[in-house]
Amino acid sequence: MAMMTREAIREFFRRLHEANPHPQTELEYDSPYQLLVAVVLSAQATDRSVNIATRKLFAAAPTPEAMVTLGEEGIAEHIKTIGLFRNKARNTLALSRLLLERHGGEVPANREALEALPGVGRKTANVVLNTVFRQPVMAVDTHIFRVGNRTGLAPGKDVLEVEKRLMRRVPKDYLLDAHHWLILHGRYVCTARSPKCGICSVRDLCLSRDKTD
DNA sequence: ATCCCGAGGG
DNA sequence: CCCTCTGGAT
Repeated sequence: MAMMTREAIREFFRRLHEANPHPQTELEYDSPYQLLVAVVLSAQATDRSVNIATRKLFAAAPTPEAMVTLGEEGIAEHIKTIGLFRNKARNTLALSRLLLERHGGEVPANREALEALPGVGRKTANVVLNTVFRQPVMAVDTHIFRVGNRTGLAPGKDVLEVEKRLMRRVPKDYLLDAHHWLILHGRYVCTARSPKCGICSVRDLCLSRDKTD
């Protein structure tokens, strides 16, 4: 499969870094707990719609204690505008209970404990480890899977393969921020349907530049 | 492999 | 109408 050279990869991230020195998530939150819930809610949903829902949800229940009091139906009422809302309401409640029972209401800082929470898989755990605890891990979501494959940055048949390739090939000094750079690039430039190659700053490095399929 | 599932874009 | 959106559990 077609793959970028290491020199092209370094230049790719050098340009994204230059354009955006301190990339951040666009999800809104005021605590590690709120980020965790927001990421759980973000599955197959735009962060825009997640933020609209979490403004209401976190106003009513900013902590795991308050979330348990709010209850599944109360949670569902606030997040009805997000897809998969019944599963997400159930997981948010169960996850909050588990945090209180096992972790004193705090978000654990290791993968095993995070993935043991209902509704939290590898991708969500990696987002929390990277965004809250500043660990150099790659959470491969729909955007990063697409950008990795399309550009030749990190091709792979599934998300785990793309993640491993990114961990091996992204320069260490870029690894901490690479997650957010790739998300933002996928969201605003390298879009799923009609990639905006005309405004792309890394077009000359891309192995699929100007292709329409 | 299938289910969950609303909103926005084209 | 169809596709996509920071997936996870069964």
